[in-house]
Amino acid sequence: MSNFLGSHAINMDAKGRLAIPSRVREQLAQACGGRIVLTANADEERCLWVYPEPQWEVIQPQIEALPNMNRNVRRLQRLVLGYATPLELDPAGRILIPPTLRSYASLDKKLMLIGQGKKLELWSEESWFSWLDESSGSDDMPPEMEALSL
Amino acid sequence: MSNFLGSHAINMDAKGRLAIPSRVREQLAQACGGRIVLTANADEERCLWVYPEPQWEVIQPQIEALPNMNRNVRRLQRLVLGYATPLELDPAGRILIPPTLRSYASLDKKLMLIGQGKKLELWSEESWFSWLDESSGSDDMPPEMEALSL
DNA sequence: GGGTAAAAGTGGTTTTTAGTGGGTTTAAGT
DNA sequence: ACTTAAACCCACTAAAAACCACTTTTACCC
Repeated sequence: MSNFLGSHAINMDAKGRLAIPSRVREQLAQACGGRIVLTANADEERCLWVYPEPQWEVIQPQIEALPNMNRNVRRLQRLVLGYATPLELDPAGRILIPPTLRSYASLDKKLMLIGQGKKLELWSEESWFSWLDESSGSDDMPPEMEALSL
Repeated sequence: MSNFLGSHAINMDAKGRLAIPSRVREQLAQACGGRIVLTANADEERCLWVYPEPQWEVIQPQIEALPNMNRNVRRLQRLVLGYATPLELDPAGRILIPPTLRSYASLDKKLMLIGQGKKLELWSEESWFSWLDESSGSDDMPPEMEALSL
């Protein structure tokens, strides 16, 4: 089972191609032979999610099966299913980001790739840093988090 | 179980390499064979955490398992998992700090390494001293702390 | 207390590998 | 059939990893 960690600053070239860092490339090769699914993030942050294909096949049915009379559920479904795109790494270890996803997450040249355990997140550098600055807001947290001792 | 104590002033060279003090190096060698995980601190102080790998394997699942519909949980996950990087000491007992972590904690030449029991903290000297000056904030604390007799 | 030896810290050089940028062909859509 | 974009291929550049040599400090012994 894949375990993505760590952050990488990476550049998208003029064609919308993105070189996956070699460390991550190795993990992807072994988790899914380079076959991934790229989709939109469901919460308000406007980044992309990168799932190894086998992991995507676990979460897709879960999202489809949700009772969707609720607005938030419909939003989740429309975003996560509606933007999902299967991709493969090219021989040079790069992926081509589809234009709709590029604009959904406002991706320009400078990007950040963030490991989140079973998936990766892809941010524009600008939104990543502005999120870092502003997100230390309220202090309500679930009891599981209050109890942590790190 | 490792027990890091004490503080060291250390220098990072132009390549971002950091010589671990020999005292600490010995502790790391026996705790984890020199295999560590370096990551971002979760609260607003912008220092780095240094975990011996076995200790990291205890806390990573705890963080991943948190219910993440809450903003603060997502922040914790994105920072602590998202910046986590496994590293090994080179033959000269140095580690290379990845650029994203260097900039997260504003590390320049002069650094402070602070023992915190099961982990170490790595600060830029400047932020360490400014934190020392300004950090005596409010007086709300959890009951466990109120009950202490030191 | 001074000298010596060993270890620790520092810096630079070389080699390899990863990242970048085009250019060309093929396919797809208009 | 023409235009545009995506896939493929190859060459070049830059950065990271490994290697090695030197300086400084510390500890130990004379």
